[in-house]
Amino acid sequence: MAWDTDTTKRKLLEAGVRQFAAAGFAGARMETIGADAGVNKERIYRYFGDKRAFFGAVLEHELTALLDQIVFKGSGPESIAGFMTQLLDRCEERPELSRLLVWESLELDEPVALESRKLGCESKVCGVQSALPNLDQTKAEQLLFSLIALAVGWCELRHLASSIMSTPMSLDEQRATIIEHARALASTNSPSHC
Amino acid sequence: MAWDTDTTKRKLLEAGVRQFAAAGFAGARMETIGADAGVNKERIYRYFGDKRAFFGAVLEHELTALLDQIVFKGSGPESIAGFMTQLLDRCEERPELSRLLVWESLELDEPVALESRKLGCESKVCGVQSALPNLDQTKAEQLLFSLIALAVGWCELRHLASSIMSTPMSLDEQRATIIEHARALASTNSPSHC
DNA sequence: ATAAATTGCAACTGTTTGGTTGGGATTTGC
DNA sequence: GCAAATCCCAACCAAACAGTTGCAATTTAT
Repeated sequence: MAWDTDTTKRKLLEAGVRQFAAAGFAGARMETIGADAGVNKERIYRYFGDKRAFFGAVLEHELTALLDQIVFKGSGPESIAGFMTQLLDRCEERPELSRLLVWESLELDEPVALESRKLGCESKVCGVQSALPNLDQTKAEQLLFSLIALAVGWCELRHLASSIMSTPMSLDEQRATIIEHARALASTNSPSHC
Repeated sequence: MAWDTDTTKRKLLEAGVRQFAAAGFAGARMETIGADAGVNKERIYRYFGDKRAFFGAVLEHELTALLDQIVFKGSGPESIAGFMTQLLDRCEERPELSRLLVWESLELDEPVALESRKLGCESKVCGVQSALPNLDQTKAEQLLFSLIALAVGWCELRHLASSIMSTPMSLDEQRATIIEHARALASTNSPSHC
């Protein structure tokens, strides 16, 4: 059977996403990543360098595309609510994403692929501004950050949630709440706000 | 010189806070914790059990007191803003706290000291309710969680912040923004909301 | 006073880990 | 069609790691 090095690399990156998301950089095991990918771990070193470089490759591969599929539709606070809805969709279909985002800030000294991500974020900031035109760029950036922090927090601070909630929430209740809070953040600075 | 086992234990717990906050459970080294405390690591095993048990002891020691010093004053959205101000104060004077909170959710299967923390959180939920009396308990819990998620997110998602912000923010600007957003979350459900 | 128990440490152990190597299978360049 | 390069893996290595032990110093109980 022919070699398929691209598939091998892709399988390793996918296994890396799973393992690093689950255990973080320090907790993940190169052996396990190889096994998860169905490939010998030596391949990782040949293709990506050492553990740290591979971690960076995995993060870059995932995080640069985090916001790309999200578009702002309509205008006003409802547009922000729509953004949050899409963001939560992405967190549900790919739960590794938000975990990787947290691991990155906790375990790395420097952000990964800063410049390309800045570009992607910049376009989302514009989206926020076109939804709420009376926000200046700084305010729009701050709002975008709070929105993502809210989504990531609700997804990843699970033990804090169990300490606070007297009753476990269903996924749908969670979504509704987060979207409602996103609307609240947007409303304060919207033109229709009294 | 006389033995001072209580001081030894306290030094170990303090070193544990520093090291676990910095590196997480998987990343922290028992040797390093001992050295940080100025004590042989064997003391950890004698006093606290194995690494996991020590991690639990450290988390319990820190996290149970997280919200205890915070009190709700006044009423309405301003009371919520005051809560956030105190929360940010605590995050600044003890930056390890919010990191430990995140590590806990990422690295532990079960929350630490769940029952005692539930008690502390319950009283904060009451605080939220007395500030915003038209919230039922569930809504108050959700608001409290979003507030903490916001604070923790702004403190710990630092690489996300550098991707979004075109210009680095000063600590004071950050505080003002977060408190403003807290007010926004509170205002939507306040009686004075139009 | 002195035996029992506790504190603290340096040195040690068995295992796990990141990373490498040697060699056989497969493809590519000429 | 064959030599060089590439792909892949099992086995290997040295360093790092969690956890232990033996022993001397100190305290406590009687």
